[in-house]
Amino acid sequence: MSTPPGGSLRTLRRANQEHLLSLLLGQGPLHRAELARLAGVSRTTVSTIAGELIGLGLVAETPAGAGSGLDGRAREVLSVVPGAGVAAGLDFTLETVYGHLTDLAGRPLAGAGVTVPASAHWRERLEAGLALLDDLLAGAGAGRDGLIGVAVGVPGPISLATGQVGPSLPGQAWAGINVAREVRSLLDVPLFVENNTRLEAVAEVTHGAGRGGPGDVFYFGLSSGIGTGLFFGGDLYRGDTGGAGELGHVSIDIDGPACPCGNRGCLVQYAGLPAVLAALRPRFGAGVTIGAILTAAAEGDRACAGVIGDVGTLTGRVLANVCNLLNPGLVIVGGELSRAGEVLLGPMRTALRRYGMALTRDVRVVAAELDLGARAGALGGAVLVLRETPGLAAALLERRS
Amino acid sequence: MSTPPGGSLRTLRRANQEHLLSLLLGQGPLHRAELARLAGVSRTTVSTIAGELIGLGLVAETPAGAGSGLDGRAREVLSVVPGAGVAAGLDFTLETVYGHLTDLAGRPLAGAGVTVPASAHWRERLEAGLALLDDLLAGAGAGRDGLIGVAVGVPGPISLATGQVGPSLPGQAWAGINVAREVRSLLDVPLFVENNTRLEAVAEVTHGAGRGGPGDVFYFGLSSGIGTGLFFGGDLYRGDTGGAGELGHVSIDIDGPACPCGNRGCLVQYAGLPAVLAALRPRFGAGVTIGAILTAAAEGDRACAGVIGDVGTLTGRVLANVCNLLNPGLVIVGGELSRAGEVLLGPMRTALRRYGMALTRDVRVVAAELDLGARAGALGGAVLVLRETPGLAAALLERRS
DNA sequence: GATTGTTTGTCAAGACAGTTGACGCAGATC
DNA sequence: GATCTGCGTCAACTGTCTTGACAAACAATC
Repeated sequence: MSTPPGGSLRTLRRANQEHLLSLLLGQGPLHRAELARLAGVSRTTVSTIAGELIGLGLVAETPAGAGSGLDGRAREVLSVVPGAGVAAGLDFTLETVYGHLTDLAGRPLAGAGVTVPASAHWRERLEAGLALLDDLLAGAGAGRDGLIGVAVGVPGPISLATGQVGPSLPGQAWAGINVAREVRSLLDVPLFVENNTRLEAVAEVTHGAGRGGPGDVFYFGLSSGIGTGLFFGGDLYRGDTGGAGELGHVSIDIDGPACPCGNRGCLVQYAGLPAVLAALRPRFGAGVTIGAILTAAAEGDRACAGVIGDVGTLTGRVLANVCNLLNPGLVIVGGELSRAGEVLLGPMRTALRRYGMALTRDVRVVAAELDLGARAGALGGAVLVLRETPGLAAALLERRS
Repeated sequence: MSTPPGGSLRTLRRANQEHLLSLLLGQGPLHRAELARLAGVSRTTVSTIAGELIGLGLVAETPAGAGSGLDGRAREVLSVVPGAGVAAGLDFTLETVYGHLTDLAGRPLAGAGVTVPASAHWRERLEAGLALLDDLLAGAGAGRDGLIGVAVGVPGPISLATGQVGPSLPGQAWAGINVAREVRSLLDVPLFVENNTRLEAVAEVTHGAGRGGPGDVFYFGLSSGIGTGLFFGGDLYRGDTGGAGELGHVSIDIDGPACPCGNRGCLVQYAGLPAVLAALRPRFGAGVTIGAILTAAAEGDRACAGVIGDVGTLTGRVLANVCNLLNPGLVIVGGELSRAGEVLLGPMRTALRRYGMALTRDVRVVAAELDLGARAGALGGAVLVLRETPGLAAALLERRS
């Protein structure tokens, strides 16, 4: 309804500036003639505007890529100046803060993580995160003024209405805090706040198993909690109040054990990491870790494979319902448990085929690909900034007014 | 990413034409000065373009609305010519074809239905529908050349990949048919094909319980089958291959009775109309109808209220899972069963509050409002044409070249 | 090595679209 | 009746893009 206006002549020039800049952002380096063809504009106009963009310091010209075997005069390649803007993601997990930077094209620039004791106050965690961000920026030769935006990931759902973080069972450090307001008081750049799982999902969709794939994607994050990321038509979906994607507390057994959430027989009580650990503690002892279990499963340990397979069957049944309802083009299984690979995915696919409807049975189910440790979330944050900053090209032009 | 281009000067004129026309379409009659303010363009430009649009026969000028108590010269009101375009919906249900027309602003113009025996061949149904469409057009003083598009509703899911209608248990008349191709061979206008439930959902969202409401809406259609309509950010969502919204075959009891779909204990086996009828047949006899049951329930019959209440509890539990996952801002309960009102909705809300998570517990759950008999689907079709015809203003300009 | 063909990037002239400022007009207010 | 306010239109001006022409740069061919 609120369609982009045609507007005045000054608007037209600005629109063309934005259009050419966003083509350079999206399609990478291009020469003037190609740019003219893509934009549906004459080469002369491109020349004029390219001159303006170069003058603003947003675009740079690489003298020539000669000897490329093509007829004609060598093309002079235009590209967005990498330092013209940096996007950042900060992902706060239980004990660690990860940070990641990308350039304007979404290429990773730098990433790192620092440990903060789980007992630390949220304010301390926040300061550690911002210190990390400044370190990364310094390392990349940029400052806060080069930041085009920051996305922050925290555990737990975030209410779009109040901005507060809702309760999340492990890691209550952020519960009730208005993260957006707190960060804004310390850092004056465009800001996004999401839960960890959604940021991981964004990273997987753009840089991992979902890159180049369909726009309707279901990301299934299996870790301590069970969260998901929903993409419809290529866009991250948050729900009316920001609560979309909670699948851990779907009840799969109405007579099951009581869950702290108030429901009974929740999926997470059977398929969350604590449940997996508890099931294998009799065999491996109290100190068993998820890493050890995954290793054992990979080496053929029957008990481990059995427990993980059961999780696959259970989650696969839920996945069948999700696919019936949403009919995604791709399912990406992420989270720590996804490193079990086929031991988990095999039974999950079997259950999906068994319980899903015909039209949705062909959906591809793949494991997450990114192996940045848990840094994926931070990378996803930076990517989210690039994807969701309204009119990135416009914002860049605005700064250099 | 594929943002609208700035483009050339000719493009700019066209963009401004489209912009002004879509403002008139969306905001109703406006005078030139107001239009100029809304579009961010000078009054002179509006005058010029308005002249062109009037010349094309798309816009008409109402001499004056004088004596309105306002200072200054009387404004001359511009509005889209009603006859400049008509949108149509045809909804094919088991025994009836409904048709509806709206003008370009979405205002209903005319609607009607004709009965076609359930045993009739799909081609016969199609011809009856097109005859109905021509009748409606003639009654509205238009012809097929005034049609800007038609949306056709059929029972069963439609594959975006093949265009074929999938199997739907009641009413196999369309199974395997490529409805889009068949209609196109008889009628040369832009065409949409959807399942009945989605069209009803569109009507409810724009003209019924959802008008003016949030953009994330879950429409829960309870009839013979159980279908849904999903709206994310105001847009109808179809899924990767068109199969989104199938909720009837969610399994709610893994050990339940076998369902023709291949699964066990499907929701529709407990909450579909046939199940409701079967449950009450011992009390009311073999010839019992859904109308009789609804009447009895409204008059306080315990057995009817009990059975319908059970359906509410069951569907409410499923709804809780859906709301956890999708966090809609509004749930509209439609379908024949929704006419039971609070007898159904009360238990449904109770189950939702009981089994849903905190963030999604506040969602409003309301009954569908439109009481056009089953004509809602046809109206929804016409509305769908208006909403989804890409660049309606552009298309209108294109025709009058 | 010179010639030909092709594509690029730029320049000058022209066409086109929108704005500015001024004017006449139509109603309300004093 | 005089004045004020806002609407719609005309003429002159400004800004933006395009067209057609040209030099530059590279590959292929004679």
